Amino acid sequence: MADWKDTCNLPRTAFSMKANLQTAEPEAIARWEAMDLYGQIRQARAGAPMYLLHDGPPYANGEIHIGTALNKILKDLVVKSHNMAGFDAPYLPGWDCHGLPIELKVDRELGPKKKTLSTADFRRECRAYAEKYLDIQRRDFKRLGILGLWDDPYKTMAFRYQASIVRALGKFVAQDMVYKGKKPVHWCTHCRTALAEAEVEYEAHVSPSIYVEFPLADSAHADLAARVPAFAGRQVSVLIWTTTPWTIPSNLAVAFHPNYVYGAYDVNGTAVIIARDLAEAVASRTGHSLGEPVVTFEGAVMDRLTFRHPLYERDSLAILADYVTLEAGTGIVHTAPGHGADDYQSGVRYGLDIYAPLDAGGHFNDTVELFAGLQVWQANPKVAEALTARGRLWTQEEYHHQYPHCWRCHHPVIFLATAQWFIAMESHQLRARALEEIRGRVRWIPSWGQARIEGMIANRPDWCISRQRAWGVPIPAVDCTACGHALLTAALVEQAATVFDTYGADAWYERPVGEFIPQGLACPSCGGTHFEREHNILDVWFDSGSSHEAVLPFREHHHWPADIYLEGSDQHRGWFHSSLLVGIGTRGRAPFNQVLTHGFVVDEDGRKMSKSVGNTVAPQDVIRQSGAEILRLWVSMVDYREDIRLGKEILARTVEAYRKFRNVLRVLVANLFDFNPATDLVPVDDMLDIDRWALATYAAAAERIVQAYDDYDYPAMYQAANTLITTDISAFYVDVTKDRMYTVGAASTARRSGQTAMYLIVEGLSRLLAPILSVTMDELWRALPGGRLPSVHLALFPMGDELAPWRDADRLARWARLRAVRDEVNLALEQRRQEQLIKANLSAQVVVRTGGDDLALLDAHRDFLPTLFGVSAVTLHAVADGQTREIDVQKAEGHKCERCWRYVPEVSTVEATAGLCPRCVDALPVAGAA
RNA sequence: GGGCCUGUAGCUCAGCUGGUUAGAGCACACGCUUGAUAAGCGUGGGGUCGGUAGUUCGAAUCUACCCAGGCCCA
Repeated sequence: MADWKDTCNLPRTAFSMKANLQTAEPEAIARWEAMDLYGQIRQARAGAPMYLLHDGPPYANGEIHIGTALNKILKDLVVKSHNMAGFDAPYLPGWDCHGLPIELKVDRELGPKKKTLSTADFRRECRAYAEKYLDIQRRDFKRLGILGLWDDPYKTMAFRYQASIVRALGKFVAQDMVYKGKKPVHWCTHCRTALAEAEVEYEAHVSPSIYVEFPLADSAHADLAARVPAFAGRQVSVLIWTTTPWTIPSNLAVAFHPNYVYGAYDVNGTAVIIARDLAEAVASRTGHSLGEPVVTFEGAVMDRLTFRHPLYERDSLAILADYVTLEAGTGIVHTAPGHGADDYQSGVRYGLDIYAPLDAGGHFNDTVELFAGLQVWQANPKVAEALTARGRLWTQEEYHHQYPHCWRCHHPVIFLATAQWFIAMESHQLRARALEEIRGRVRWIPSWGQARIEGMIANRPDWCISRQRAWGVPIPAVDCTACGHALLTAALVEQAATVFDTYGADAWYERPVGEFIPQGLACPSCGGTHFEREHNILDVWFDSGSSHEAVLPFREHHHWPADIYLEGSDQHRGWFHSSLLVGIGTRGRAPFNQVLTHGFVVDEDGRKMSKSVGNTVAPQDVIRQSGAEILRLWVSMVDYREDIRLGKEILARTVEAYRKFRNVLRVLVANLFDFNPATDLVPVDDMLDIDRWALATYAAAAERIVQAYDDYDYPAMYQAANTLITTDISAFYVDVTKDRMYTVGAASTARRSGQTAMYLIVEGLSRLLAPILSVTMDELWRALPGGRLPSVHLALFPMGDELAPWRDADRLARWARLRAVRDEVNLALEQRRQEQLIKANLSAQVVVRTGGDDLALLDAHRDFLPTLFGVSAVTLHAVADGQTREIDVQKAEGHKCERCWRYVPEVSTVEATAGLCPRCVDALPVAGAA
């Protein structure tokens, strides 16, 4: 028997079923690079409306992790989809290069050799380190399929960028928004240096803890009696507890919690104030019996009363603070603004001196009575002695706790207020204007981003911009050698910026100080004209927060402000925050119109990923095992606004989804192997009904997809694509159409009609999915028949006029009814199959009894019904209108056509075509084929 | 402890301003197909909508509290 299979138009294509992404991806990326695809896109979109996503710079340290990958892929989706929507949407990647983490790594790598290096040499090592990791990260970002100007990214350590940072600072200086003040930092008295949080290690430590009594100032008695009459005529004092006795000489305040209840306890005729809930514990620890309180009151009533210092002839102010807890102590916190973070905040709020009378080695200076010259650790017992001598010490005991130690020398560290540079939040209404921009100008996506950053800006203290570090951009301030006065002027800043333009910021450490001093500079304090430079660098948040100043005005295809910033939600505190403040300072407005945030990647149980728990997923592993396309598809299907789960099963599901997409698209191209769109396209009016339905369905989905891209709603775009591809095209359209595609005459209008629909759909889908499956769609693009642009990424989305001819709501509605009948028939067929009456659908015939509109609809499609149901024959029977539809399934009658497998009443008996149905006889190639 | 946010089938997501038996795809089971074949089609099972208490004629949808989790602070 002849093998009729060879006479069928079976699908064939070079677009393989197996993706082989591990090799296909690097090949595609290499091809894009060779053809300068990114540059071609820029050229193609030149003159189009701009859409600028400004890249938040990742830190040039370590390998990329899954969170970085998520962020970059999302950016790529935004950028690619805007380019395909017709915008000129460039992508200029950037890197954050300065800062402590790199310094620490380089420090560790250098080991003892570091001591022999000058600051400038050390900075060169840091630069090389940053450059190395920038390369590693760039390689991985490119491997993810992200298109951008990889050859010329922005770097915060570039000379011109460094100069821009300083110029941005200059704008603040020129407006008098920068001042020098004091702030406590971790300080190692042994190494005589400030320590960053990352350089502090918590270790077990035993501190001497003391309970100290502060008497009420005589002048405050009347005031207190007015507030709490029960105190009238009494001796009053307050009891505090501290584990750092040496800070008592620096005490300037005692802090109450505004809402806690405090009690006054009679102790030898004095009313001693202690938090009520702690009185019992205090009594047992100090051995003083306290009994019932004389009176109780809320902490708020104590605000701004004055107490007396327990050792010195000065006041200690009663203040309110909500960091006061009832976990230990007395519920009243000894406050030394120069020696604690909380204390400092309170000090600023209450206008207290940031008092820290110590030298770098931790010795009290000469102004400190009783303890001058003593080192803080030696002072601890002396303070206790002095307090005891004055009858102010209730008791002392050892206290075991975790205490910060220097990571280097492992000595305990102290908090010490040192001179720092600040940007004043209230100067030129910086805070108010920032809040105005947040509320009025910027679009926050999702909308709660506004509340989040608003709260932070509203409550933040002045911005401390100086760091005592080496790897960063120096604050070009100088000190008068005569009187020590610190100067930071607009002229100084501009002078430094000019030097940095040419030599980079290293110049601050290498070139003569004279090059940085503008002509005619004189100390405003003493008139001196000799200066030495300071060695503070800028907070790295100022570096990255200046990116809009350093990048947007200078790069091609860029403009200020950016249309969008897109980062993780932690950046409300970070880059969004610093960029906004810098923007207000330099140009009086936010540097972005929209801010889009995404959540964090967590494991399959919703828990944070951490190396120690071992639940991390490395993007490099996913790429190796499945391909970057899988990661991209995953990003597109999840709701990135909240926590995003990732793990084994999710990846497996994503791989399945990828395969499904690929196979369906494959069958569409595979049916086009003999189709030439230039000559074979069938005009829409000549197309078959179902083919026109397919186009209408595609057009509706395409519109939803384009809209979803515009809304940054990638899950919606994925769902729309998924439903179209799996349900409409694969399970329905292709299934119902394939008999025609395979068995009808190759060049017949019927087949060309189907090919026309398939061609238009697969060509459109390759564009619609290109932002997500960038490599796969480009590969598909190249497998399509006909001439086209060299890459799908140069194309535009199917939009507007292109889709207009296919839109057809009436047809969609009519076919929805037909498909409902088909669903019912499938149910009946399945039942019969279970009963083993039939096997394949073609071995069945169907009888439908129905009436009314239903009958009219089916009757109008009478000839198409066998195809619709996939069976060999369908008989319609009219019943009274209103009666439920009945479907009866029977074994098909007649003979099975050996070519198309349908059962037909009669098959050919002519020798050359024996066993074929008339349709197949007609379809056979006229001569010589097969 | 505070600010912001999240919790719908095994997985990823729909479910509009509260209103018929909570949906889709994948996964799973069973069957069919072997002319999309390391594919395709069909049918089916599976959810106390995190929990509790309220508001309401009626709540996945509103309120309060609780639990679990995330980011940022302290």
